[in-house]
Amino acid sequence: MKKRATETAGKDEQLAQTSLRQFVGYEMKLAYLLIHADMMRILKPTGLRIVTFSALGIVVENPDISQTQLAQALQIERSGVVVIVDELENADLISRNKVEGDRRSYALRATLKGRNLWSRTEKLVHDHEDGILSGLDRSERETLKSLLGRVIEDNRKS
Amino acid sequence: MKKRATETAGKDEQLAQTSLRQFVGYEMKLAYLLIHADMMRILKPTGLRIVTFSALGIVVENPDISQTQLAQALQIERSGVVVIVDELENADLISRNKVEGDRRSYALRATLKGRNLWSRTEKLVHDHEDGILSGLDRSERETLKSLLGRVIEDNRKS
DNA sequence: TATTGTTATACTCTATAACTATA
DNA sequence: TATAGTTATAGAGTATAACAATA
Repeated sequence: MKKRATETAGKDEQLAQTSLRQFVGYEMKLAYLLIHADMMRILKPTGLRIVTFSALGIVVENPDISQTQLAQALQIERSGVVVIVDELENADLISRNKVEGDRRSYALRATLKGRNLWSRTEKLVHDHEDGILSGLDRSERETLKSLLGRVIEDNRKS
Repeated sequence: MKKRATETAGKDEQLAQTSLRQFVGYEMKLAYLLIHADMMRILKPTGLRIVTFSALGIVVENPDISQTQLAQALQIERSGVVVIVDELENADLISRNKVEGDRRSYALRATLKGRNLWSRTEKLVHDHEDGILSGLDRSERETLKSLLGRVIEDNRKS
């Protein structure tokens, strides 16, 4: 009978995971989970969640965007955008504005408070990324970003 | 009054997303979501979910692993492992075996069927990754994998 | 007392479908 | 008819807490 992993490796040691670590997708998931957890930690004092942070950025960058467009940008359903916009509007970070010529839709705009919070949070997130990527030099960070960008473009709408 | 993004960009165009695309974390998420969706598509005919695929690989690689150890490897709670192991056991891919000396725990082992399915699925996933990474040459793929690995190691248990 | 596996429960996130008011 | 926003509901996926058996 083979020894089980516990006995061989001891209690605190890592298990072999070559079977999964051979895949880029698995490493992508691990890296993403690390970033995700640290982002939640960083965003906590701002009152934003990751998805409301993202939505706020898109609204700041695209004034008078509609909720349907915001849904496309966030890659979620329109119904999900409602609570996100509610949350940002209740915090006085964005506003739903009437559109002349189409009374069905809203034009979303960031408030001054929203733009200010975005600017401050943008810096926080840069600090978070500096921490996560502290083991890579500037050129390596750019390479990582560029490779990820190409993977995204290559697989977009294909 | 500024023109809204719709009017400026037209209906089918992408919105500006520089605010988010500046962050490596956002690109990591986009890339991860692409891979995740394609993985689900690839795994569908095998009957495995991503998490049961991962669990199967770990059990194949670590015979006689316990459920608690599997939970650590998968980075989920022990309670969540129960249904995963149930699923794999019901499909006759792994078995719960008695451990001499500790009647509380199980020694998990992949069945022959489980090892065979793992081998076949491993190939499917390699094909999936070849597709996702088709825009990168061999050296670029290795660079991406290496950079992701370093990010993971740098941030592990810190 | 501590640990393994288990169950029950709750919470988060998101999708689906049906509705309303407009177009 | 089609579209924008909304609501209600359901489904994954996972965490938390309590429990029985065993150490």
